[in-house]
Amino acid sequence: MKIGYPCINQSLDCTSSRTFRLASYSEERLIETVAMNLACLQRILEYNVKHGLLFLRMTSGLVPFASHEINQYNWQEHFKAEFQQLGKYIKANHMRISMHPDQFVVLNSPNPNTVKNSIAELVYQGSIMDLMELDTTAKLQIHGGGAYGDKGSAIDRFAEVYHTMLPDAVKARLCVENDDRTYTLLDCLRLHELTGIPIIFDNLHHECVNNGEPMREAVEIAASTWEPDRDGILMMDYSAQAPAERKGKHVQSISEQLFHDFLAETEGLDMDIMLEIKDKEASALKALEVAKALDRL
DNA sequence: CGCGGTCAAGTGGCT
DNA sequence: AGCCACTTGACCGCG
Repeated sequence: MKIGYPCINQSLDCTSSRTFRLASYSEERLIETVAMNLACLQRILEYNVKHGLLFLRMTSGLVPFASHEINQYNWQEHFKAEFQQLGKYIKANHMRISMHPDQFVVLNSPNPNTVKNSIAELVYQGSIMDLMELDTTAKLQIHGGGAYGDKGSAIDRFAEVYHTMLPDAVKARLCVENDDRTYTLLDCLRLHELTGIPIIFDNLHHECVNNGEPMREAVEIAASTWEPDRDGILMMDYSAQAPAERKGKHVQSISEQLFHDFLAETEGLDMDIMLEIKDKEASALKALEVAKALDRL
Protein backbone atom coordinates (compact mmCIF):
# COMPACT_ATOMS: atom_id res chain seq x y z
CA MET A 1 0.00 0.00 0.00
CA LYS A 2 1.24 3.42 -0.99
CA ILE A 3 -0.28 6.65 0.29
CA GLY A 4 -0.26 10.10 -1.23
CA TYR A 5 -1.92 13.46 -1.74
CA PRO A 6 -2.79 15.40 -4.90
CA CYS A 7 -0.86 18.02 -6.78
CA ILE A 8 0.18 20.49 -4.12
CA ASN A 9 2.58 20.42 -1.19
CA GLN A 10 1.77 23.10 1.34
CA SER A 11 5.03 22.98 3.26
CA LEU A 12 7.17 23.80 0.24
CA ASP A 13 7.40 27.35 -1.06
CA CYS A 14 6.82 26.37 -4.66
CA THR A 15 3.97 25.10 -6.82
CA SER A 16 4.15 22.79 -9.83
CA SER A 17 1.03 24.35 -11.33
CA ARG A 18 2.18 27.85 -12.10
CA THR A 19 0.35 29.28 -15.06
CA PHE A 20 -0.48 32.53 -16.80
CA ARG A 21 -3.36 34.02 -18.69
CA LEU A 22 -4.08 33.06 -22.27
CA ALA A 23 -3.83 36.74 -23.11
CA SER A 24 -0.22 36.80 -22.01
CA TYR A 25 0.81 33.65 -23.84
CA SER A 26 4.25 33.57 -25.39
CA GLU A 27 6.74 30.80 -26.02
CA GLU A 28 9.15 32.47 -23.67
CA ARG A 29 6.57 32.60 -20.92
CA LEU A 30 5.67 28.98 -21.54
CA ILE A 31 9.25 27.74 -21.32
CA GLU A 32 9.95 29.75 -18.23
CA THR A 33 6.79 28.48 -16.49
CA VAL A 34 7.30 24.82 -17.38
CA ALA A 35 10.89 25.00 -16.17
CA MET A 36 9.71 26.29 -12.79
CA ASN A 37 6.91 23.70 -12.59
CA LEU A 38 9.24 20.80 -13.29
CA ALA A 39 11.78 22.08 -10.79
CA CYS A 40 9.06 22.24 -8.16
CA LEU A 41 7.81 18.78 -9.08
CA GLN A 42 11.29 17.44 -8.38
CA ARG A 43 11.22 19.07 -4.96
CA ILE A 44 7.80 17.59 -4.22
CA LEU A 45 9.06 14.15 -5.22
CA GLU A 46 12.04 14.51 -2.93
CA TYR A 47 9.84 15.61 -0.04
CA ASN A 48 7.57 12.63 -0.61
CA VAL A 49 10.37 10.11 -0.77
CA LYS A 50 11.87 11.52 2.39
CA HIS A 51 8.53 11.17 4.19
CA GLY A 52 7.50 7.80 2.76
CA LEU A 53 4.62 9.14 0.65
CA LEU A 54 5.02 7.06 -2.48
CA PHE A 55 1.77 7.74 -4.34
CA LEU A 56 1.57 11.07 -6.16
CA ARG A 57 -1.01 12.71 -8.31
CA MET A 58 0.77 15.11 -10.61
CA THR A 59 -1.02 18.32 -11.46
CA SER A 60 -2.49 18.66 -14.95
CA GLY A 61 -1.03 22.15 -14.97
CA LEU A 62 2.62 21.19 -15.49
CA VAL A 63 2.50 22.57 -19.03
CA PRO A 64 0.06 25.49 -19.29
CA PHE A 65 -2.14 25.45 -22.41
CA ALA A 66 -0.56 22.15 -23.43
CA SER A 67 -3.66 21.04 -25.33
CA HIS A 68 -4.75 24.48 -26.46
CA GLU A 69 -4.33 25.34 -30.11
CA ILE A 70 -2.36 28.44 -29.23
CA ASN A 71 0.45 26.19 -28.10
CA GLN A 72 2.42 25.04 -31.13
CA TYR A 73 5.73 24.83 -29.34
CA ASN A 74 7.54 21.49 -29.10
CA TRP A 75 7.85 21.51 -25.31
CA GLN A 76 8.14 17.71 -25.38
CA GLU A 77 11.49 17.99 -27.11
CA HIS A 78 12.64 21.05 -25.19
CA PHE A 79 12.12 19.39 -21.79
CA LYS A 80 12.89 15.84 -22.83
CA ALA A 81 15.88 15.45 -20.52
CA GLU A 82 14.03 16.96 -17.54
CA PHE A 83 11.06 14.61 -17.97
CA GLN A 84 13.42 11.68 -18.30
CA GLN A 85 15.22 12.64 -15.12
CA LEU A 86 11.97 13.01 -13.18
CA GLY A 87 10.86 9.61 -14.45
CA LYS A 88 14.13 8.07 -13.45
CA TYR A 89 13.77 9.42 -9.92
CA ILE A 90 10.16 8.17 -9.73
CA LYS A 91 11.15 4.69 -10.85
CA ALA A 92 14.24 4.49 -8.67
CA ASN A 93 12.07 5.22 -5.65
CA HIS A 94 9.22 2.91 -6.68
CA MET A 95 6.61 5.64 -6.69
CA ARG A 96 3.09 5.23 -8.07
CA ILE A 97 1.83 8.06 -10.26
CA SER A 98 -1.58 9.27 -11.40
CA MET A 99 -3.01 12.33 -13.09
CA HIS A 100 -6.61 13.50 -12.96
CA PRO A 101 -7.70 15.42 -16.06
CA ASP A 102 -10.14 18.07 -14.94
CA GLN A 103 -13.87 18.44 -15.30
CA PHE A 104 -13.64 19.66 -18.87
CA VAL A 105 -12.59 16.23 -20.07
CA VAL A 106 -15.88 14.60 -21.09
CA LEU A 107 -15.57 11.74 -23.56
CA ASN A 108 -19.31 11.25 -24.04
CA SER A 109 -20.32 14.86 -24.59
CA PRO A 110 -22.81 15.42 -27.41
CA ASN A 111 -20.63 18.35 -28.42
CA PRO A 112 -17.94 17.05 -30.82
CA ASN A 113 -15.68 19.93 -29.97
CA THR A 114 -15.74 19.03 -26.28
CA VAL A 115 -14.82 15.45 -27.18
CA LYS A 116 -11.99 16.65 -29.40
CA ASN A 117 -10.59 18.93 -26.69
CA SER A 118 -10.95 16.14 -24.16
CA ILE A 119 -8.93 13.73 -26.27
CA ALA A 120 -6.23 16.34 -26.84
CA GLU A 121 -6.01 16.85 -23.08
CA LEU A 122 -5.72 13.11 -22.45
CA VAL A 123 -3.00 12.86 -25.08
CA TYR A 124 -1.12 15.66 -23.34
CA GLN A 125 -1.34 14.13 -19.89
CA GLY A 126 -0.46 10.66 -21.13
CA SER A 127 2.52 12.07 -22.98
CA ILE A 128 3.90 13.46 -19.72
CA MET A 129 3.99 9.90 -18.38
CA ASP A 130 5.41 8.61 -21.65
CA LEU A 131 8.16 11.23 -21.61
CA MET A 132 8.96 10.10 -18.09
CA GLU A 133 9.08 6.55 -19.45
CA LEU A 134 6.67 5.30 -16.80
CA ASP A 135 4.98 1.94 -17.34
CA THR A 136 1.20 1.53 -17.68
CA THR A 137 0.66 1.28 -13.93
CA ALA A 138 0.79 5.10 -14.04
CA LYS A 139 -2.81 6.10 -14.70
CA LEU A 140 -5.08 8.81 -16.07
CA GLN A 141 -8.23 9.12 -14.03
CA ILE A 142 -11.43 10.52 -15.46
CA HIS A 143 -15.14 10.37 -14.70
CA GLY A 144 -17.90 8.85 -16.79
CA GLY A 145 -19.04 12.29 -17.91
CA GLY A 146 -22.57 13.58 -18.33
CA ALA A 147 -25.79 11.57 -18.53
CA TYR A 148 -27.76 13.98 -20.72
CA GLY A 149 -31.01 12.46 -19.54
CA ASP A 150 -30.12 9.01 -20.86
CA LYS A 151 -27.22 7.41 -19.05
CA GLY A 152 -27.46 4.19 -21.07
CA SER A 153 -26.64 5.85 -24.36
CA ALA A 154 -24.09 8.11 -22.67
CA ILE A 155 -22.25 4.98 -21.50
CA ASP A 156 -22.39 3.51 -25.00
CA ARG A 157 -21.04 6.77 -26.42
CA PHE A 158 -18.13 6.68 -23.97
CA ALA A 159 -17.27 3.17 -25.15
CA GLU A 160 -17.55 4.13 -28.79
CA VAL A 161 -15.23 7.10 -28.36
CA TYR A 162 -12.84 4.85 -26.48
CA HIS A 163 -12.74 2.27 -29.27
CA THR A 164 -12.75 4.56 -32.29
CA MET A 165 -11.01 7.78 -31.29
CA LEU A 166 -8.51 7.26 -28.48
CA PRO A 167 -4.85 6.58 -29.29
CA ASP A 168 -3.40 3.39 -27.79
CA ALA A 169 -1.10 5.42 -25.54
CA VAL A 170 -4.15 6.91 -23.81
CA LYS A 171 -6.14 3.67 -23.76
CA ALA A 172 -3.32 1.93 -21.91
CA ARG A 173 -3.50 4.42 -19.03
CA LEU A 174 -7.16 5.37 -18.88
CA CYS A 175 -9.25 4.62 -15.79
CA VAL A 176 -12.74 5.63 -14.76
CA GLU A 177 -13.69 6.79 -11.28
CA ASN A 178 -17.15 6.65 -9.74
CA ASP A 179 -18.43 10.20 -9.22
CA ASP A 180 -20.65 11.70 -6.54
CA ARG A 181 -23.92 12.00 -8.44
CA THR A 182 -24.09 10.39 -11.88
CA TYR A 183 -21.78 7.43 -12.50
CA THR A 184 -22.00 4.91 -9.68
CA LEU A 185 -19.67 1.98 -9.17
CA LEU A 186 -22.03 -0.22 -11.19
CA ASP A 187 -22.12 2.30 -14.05
CA CYS A 188 -18.32 2.25 -14.04
CA LEU A 189 -18.41 -1.53 -14.05
CA ARG A 190 -20.49 -1.35 -17.21
CA LEU A 191 -17.87 0.96 -18.73
CA HIS A 192 -15.21 -1.52 -17.67
CA GLU A 193 -17.07 -4.36 -19.40
CA LEU A 194 -17.30 -2.34 -22.60
CA THR A 195 -13.71 -1.10 -22.65
CA GLY A 196 -11.58 -3.10 -20.22
CA ILE A 197 -10.43 0.02 -18.35
CA PRO A 198 -9.95 -0.35 -14.58
CA ILE A 199 -12.10 1.43 -12.01
CA ILE A 200 -10.58 3.86 -9.54
CA PHE A 201 -12.72 3.68 -6.44
CA ASP A 202 -13.72 6.78 -4.48
CA ASN A 203 -15.17 6.00 -1.07
CA LEU A 204 -16.78 9.40 -0.49
CA HIS A 205 -18.46 9.42 -3.90
CA HIS A 206 -19.66 5.90 -3.16
CA GLU A 207 -21.21 7.14 0.06
CA CYS A 208 -22.95 9.91 -1.93
CA VAL A 209 -24.47 7.57 -4.53
CA ASN A 210 -24.43 3.77 -4.75
CA ASN A 211 -26.46 0.67 -5.37
CA GLY A 212 -26.33 -0.67 -1.86
CA GLU A 213 -22.87 -2.26 -1.90
CA PRO A 214 -21.19 -2.23 1.50
CA MET A 215 -17.80 -0.51 1.48
CA ARG A 216 -15.66 -3.65 1.54
CA GLU A 217 -17.62 -5.26 -1.27
CA ALA A 218 -17.35 -2.06 -3.33
CA VAL A 219 -13.57 -2.03 -2.95
CA GLU A 220 -13.43 -5.69 -3.98
CA ILE A 221 -15.52 -5.02 -7.09
CA ALA A 222 -13.27 -2.13 -8.15
CA ALA A 223 -10.13 -4.15 -7.41
CA SER A 224 -11.34 -6.97 -9.64
CA THR A 225 -11.15 -4.67 -12.68
CA TRP A 226 -7.36 -4.21 -12.36
CA GLU A 227 -5.08 -6.54 -14.27
CA PRO A 228 -2.01 -6.74 -12.04
CA ASP A 229 0.55 -7.11 -14.83
CA ARG A 230 -0.79 -4.27 -16.92
CA ASP A 231 -2.39 -1.94 -14.36
CA GLY A 232 -0.81 -2.68 -11.00
CA ILE A 233 -2.95 -2.80 -7.86
CA LEU A 234 -6.16 -0.85 -7.26
CA MET A 235 -5.87 2.90 -6.95
CA MET A 236 -8.45 4.62 -4.82
CA ASP A 237 -9.35 8.10 -3.66
CA TYR A 238 -10.08 8.39 0.02
CA SER A 239 -11.92 11.30 1.59
CA ALA A 240 -14.59 12.10 4.13
CA GLN A 241 -17.53 14.48 4.05
CA ALA A 242 -16.85 17.99 5.36
CA PRO A 243 -19.25 18.33 8.32
CA ALA A 244 -22.22 20.66 7.80
CA GLU A 245 -21.14 21.41 4.22
CA ARG A 246 -22.55 20.58 0.85
CA LYS A 247 -22.70 16.90 0.04
CA GLY A 248 -19.47 15.69 -1.53
CA LYS A 249 -17.28 18.44 -0.16
CA HIS A 250 -13.93 17.17 1.12
CA VAL A 251 -12.89 17.59 4.73
CA GLN A 252 -10.21 20.04 5.74
CA SER A 253 -8.24 17.52 7.74
CA ILE A 254 -8.27 13.75 8.07
CA SER A 255 -10.11 11.97 10.86
CA GLU A 256 -7.67 9.30 11.93
CA GLN A 257 -10.51 7.36 13.49
CA LEU A 258 -12.52 7.21 10.26
CA PHE A 259 -9.44 6.30 8.25
CA HIS A 260 -8.59 3.61 10.77
CA ASP A 261 -12.12 2.23 10.43
CA PHE A 262 -11.85 2.20 6.66
CA LEU A 263 -8.57 0.28 6.76
CA ALA A 264 -10.01 -2.16 9.28
CA GLU A 265 -12.99 -2.75 7.00
CA THR A 266 -10.73 -3.47 4.03
CA GLU A 267 -8.24 -5.61 5.91
CA GLY A 268 -6.32 -7.96 3.63
CA LEU A 269 -7.01 -5.92 0.48
CA ASP A 270 -4.06 -4.18 -1.14
CA MET A 271 -4.43 -0.78 -2.80
CA ASP A 272 -2.76 2.58 -3.25
CA ILE A 273 -4.64 5.41 -1.55
CA MET A 274 -4.87 9.02 -2.71
CA LEU A 275 -6.09 11.28 0.08
CA GLU A 276 -8.38 13.96 -1.24
CA ILE A 277 -8.16 16.10 1.83
CA LYS A 278 -7.72 19.82 1.84
CA ASP A 279 -4.66 20.06 4.03
CA LYS A 280 -2.67 17.74 1.78
CA GLU A 281 0.56 16.26 3.08
CA ALA A 282 -0.33 17.09 6.68
CA SER A 283 -3.15 14.55 6.56
CA ALA A 284 -1.19 12.18 4.36
CA LEU A 285 1.49 11.94 7.03
CA LYS A 286 -1.14 11.14 9.65
CA ALA A 287 -2.68 8.51 7.39
CA LEU A 288 0.71 6.96 6.90
CA GLU A 289 1.05 6.48 10.66
CA VAL A 290 -2.39 4.90 10.90
CA ALA A 291 -1.57 2.48 8.08
CA LYS A 292 1.80 1.70 9.63
CA ALA A 293 0.21 0.90 12.98
CA LEU A 294 -2.14 -1.54 11.24
CA ASP A 295 0.81 -3.08 9.40
CA ARG A 296 -0.64 -2.26 6.00
CA LEU A 297 2.38 -0.67 4.31
C1' DC B 1 1.84 45.13 -1.61
C1' DG B 2 -2.59 43.11 -0.65
C1' DC B 3 -7.16 42.36 -2.24
C1' DG B 4 -10.58 40.49 -5.17
C1' DG B 5 -12.42 39.57 -9.75
C1' DT B 6 -11.36 36.51 -13.14
C1' DC B 7 -9.43 32.74 -15.60
C1' DA B 8 -9.50 27.57 -21.88
C1' DA B 9 -12.53 24.15 -21.36
C1' DG B 10 -18.40 20.90 -18.63
C1' DT B 11 -22.08 19.03 -15.88
C1' DG B 12 -25.76 18.68 -12.71
C1' DG B 13 -27.73 19.19 -7.97
C1' DC B 14 -28.79 22.55 -4.65
C1' DT B 15 -30.30 27.10 -2.99
C1' DA C 1 -31.63 31.21 -12.62
C1' DG C 2 -27.50 31.31 -10.62
C1' DC C 3 -24.07 29.17 -7.53
C1' DC C 4 -21.13 25.74 -6.27
C1' DA C 5 -18.34 21.68 -6.25
C1' DC C 6 -15.35 19.06 -8.67
C1' DT C 7 -7.98 16.35 -8.41
C1' DT C 8 -5.18 21.28 -7.32
C1' DG C 9 -6.05 27.87 -6.86
C1' DA C 10 -3.05 31.14 -9.29
C1' DC C 11 -2.78 35.43 -11.94
C1' DC C 12 -2.97 40.16 -12.54
C1' DG C 13 -4.96 44.71 -12.47
C1' DC C 14 -6.19 48.02 -9.38
C1' DG C 15 -6.27 50.87 -5.35
